[in-house]
Amino acid sequence: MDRRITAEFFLRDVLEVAPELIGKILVRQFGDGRMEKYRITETEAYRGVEDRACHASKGRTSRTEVMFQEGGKVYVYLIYGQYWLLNLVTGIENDASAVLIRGIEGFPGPGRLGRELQLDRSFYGESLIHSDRIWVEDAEPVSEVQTSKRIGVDYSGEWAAKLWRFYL
DNA sequence: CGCAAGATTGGC
DNA sequence: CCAATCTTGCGT
Repeated sequence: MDRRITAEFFLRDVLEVAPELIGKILVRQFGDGRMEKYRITETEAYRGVEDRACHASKGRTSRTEVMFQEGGKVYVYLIYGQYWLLNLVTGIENDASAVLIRGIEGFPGPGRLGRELQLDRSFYGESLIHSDRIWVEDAEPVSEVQTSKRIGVDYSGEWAAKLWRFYL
């Protein structure tokens, strides 16, 4: 039975998608044949060009390009020259939003999970709908999703106050 | 072309 | 508290 989440799930407002990803299963098929499944425990919403905490607020650049595309793709970027952070693009074309995956079961922290998943720049733009190495599978809805301010975006003024972090 | 800062982490 | 490590956006 194929439980892979379909395109429609991602073609919605990031504020709907981000909390619904909590409890869903992130699947990684590694190059050596090993497959691992991880429950998503923490996400954050980054909502388009208006959101000053969102990279897309700087406009359409080579780095943010994929966020302007149709939802259902991967946006990865290297932070502090060390950690690849995983984001899932949401919304219709030109709605430059994405969900940062901040935690999976056993690997809390966006940098730590990126390391576990062995992410690199080759994942930039990968389709979660068609990829044979990373995708998301459905799971029973979670009832106790908590919210808080997003982490590490104090530079973004009023946007830092948004309760756009979701976690178990 | 140079430079400062970064959606982080781990060690001292 | 602070270094690691390198890409990116922006100013000159």
